[in-house]
Amino acid sequence: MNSKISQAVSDMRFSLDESSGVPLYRQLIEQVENAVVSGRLKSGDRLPTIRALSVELKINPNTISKVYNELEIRGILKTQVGNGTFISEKTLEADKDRLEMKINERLGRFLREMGELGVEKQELVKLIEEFKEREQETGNNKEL
Amino acid sequence: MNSKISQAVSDMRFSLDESSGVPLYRQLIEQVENAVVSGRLKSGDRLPTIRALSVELKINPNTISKVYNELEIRGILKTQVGNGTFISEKTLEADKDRLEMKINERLGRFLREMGELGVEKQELVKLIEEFKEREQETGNNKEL
Amino acid sequence: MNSKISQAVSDMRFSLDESSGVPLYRQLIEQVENAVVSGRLKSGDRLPTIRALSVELKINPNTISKVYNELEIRGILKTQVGNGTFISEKTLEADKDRLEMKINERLGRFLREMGELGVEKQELVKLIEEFKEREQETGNNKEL
Amino acid sequence: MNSKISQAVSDMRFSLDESSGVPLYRQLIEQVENAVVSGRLKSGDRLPTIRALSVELKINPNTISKVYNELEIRGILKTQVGNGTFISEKTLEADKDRLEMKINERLGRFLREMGELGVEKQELVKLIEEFKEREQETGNNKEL
DNA sequence: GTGGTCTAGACCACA
DNA sequence: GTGGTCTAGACCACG
Repeated sequence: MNSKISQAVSDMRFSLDESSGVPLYRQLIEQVENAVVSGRLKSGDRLPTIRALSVELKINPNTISKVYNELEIRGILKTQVGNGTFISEKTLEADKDRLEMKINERLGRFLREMGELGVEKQELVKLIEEFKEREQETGNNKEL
Repeated sequence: MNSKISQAVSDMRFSLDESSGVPLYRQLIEQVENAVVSGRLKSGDRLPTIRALSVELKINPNTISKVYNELEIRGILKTQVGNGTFISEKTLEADKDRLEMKINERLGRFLREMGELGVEKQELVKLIEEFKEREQETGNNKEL
Repeated sequence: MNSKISQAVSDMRFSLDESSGVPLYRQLIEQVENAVVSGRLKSGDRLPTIRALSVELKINPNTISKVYNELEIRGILKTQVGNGTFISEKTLEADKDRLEMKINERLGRFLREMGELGVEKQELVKLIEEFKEREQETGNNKEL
Repeated sequence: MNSKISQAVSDMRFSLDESSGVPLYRQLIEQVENAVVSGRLKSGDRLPTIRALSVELKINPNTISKVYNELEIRGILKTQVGNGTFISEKTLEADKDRLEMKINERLGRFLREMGELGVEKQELVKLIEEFKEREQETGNNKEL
């Protein structure tokens, strides 16, 4: 019925942080959006099946389902029944703007919190430059 | 117990961001914790009364009550019925460590997300230095 | 997270004594703590749903919610929205100590009060051995 | 105006446990009642002045005032303005009954809680006999 | 005038 | 069908 050749599944890697308080489905939505908006995922790229992801991440399939549904509503994904879930085609201009907006908004919140914690910009820059990628181990960071 | 002399109410300033999705009570808890851990609030400092804060922030007194209760369970606040709510006495040593831990943890999350968005460290540093304090106006930022 | 299979609800039985002056939520917290610390409730055991308990005990769901929340802040319970409330995983070593501490503390208070009432240890032992389980009926003891 | 010779102040000793959750005024009422009902305080005995007690216990004079008021309402104390506060004259029969009732009620609650904590009567008796009077130090026990 | 307790109810988020 | 969030309001306990 649908003769499209399934493209190779993207090597999208998800990570869940249970200790962050952010709902799982929101974390996943964020990560897909971030990947799209930053260009790591492109139109036509295929995402893992719900079943596969639920096994990998050890979370309820309903949760993944919700993620894909919402992303489809937002126009970011397109589901082809029986074939898989793909990144839809979108204007890239919009993405660039959204990317900037997003970065700015996150940066703003982050700087405000660092301010609350008494970290000055200058000090912050130093911290960032020093920051080592040593597996952060906040506790529950499941990487796949 | 015999600290009858009510200390001047701290000039703690709270801000609520309704658009962030983070519950009000959690935002407030965070802000008190940040103020304590960074030294802006000290043992014995008095917090605003529940009623006063609820008027200022235009939210339900029960929400503030929940904040103060949770902070008391965590040992950060001490409540004196009929007198007010105060920062409890705690080892300050621990706070320094907790401050660093908190900064590190937030920094880690932030850098990870910036990475997802394709922002390199070098570029990030530039963004931070450029960042203007223009009232962020994400939409609903109530400042007091 | 992947503990989707809801365990059988524990057969935890609660009792409320309205005449004691102790707030309902505190009585319930005590009873859960006692059950955990004495080993009747174990890691992973599921507690009754808020709604079920509120019907059984004929008290407001918010009161139960407060109980579960406070126990979660203390690290005794773990909540899985949409799934239920469970005893969290904790070092069992600590529990044995805490059990002894708790027993000792209660015993101390009790003996002090009995002393105030002029009851000598020897007499007390006799009273305990004589004590009949005749439904204490202090007035409002709701058993379930 | 009142030519009564003030009797020597009773050597009543109060202790407050801030960590018990029981309101201060209630602890004090209890202790006076216990002393009366068990015969340590007798008709005509004089209690400390409000001012003296508030200094000794380092608590608000209003709290002591409330204690004495409530005990007067219950007919246990009698205030002689300008002279002091005294144990009033009461039928001793009633006291004996109340003493037994009180002991029984406390015993019942205590045994129920020990039951919850998994302590059998036999074990409990042993614990009581072993119990050492080593200054319990639950944390905040202010003895005078 | 403090905060505490409990109820009621509406609406939402999650799995 | 779970629990979470927030509001509203009544009444009480405390100092």
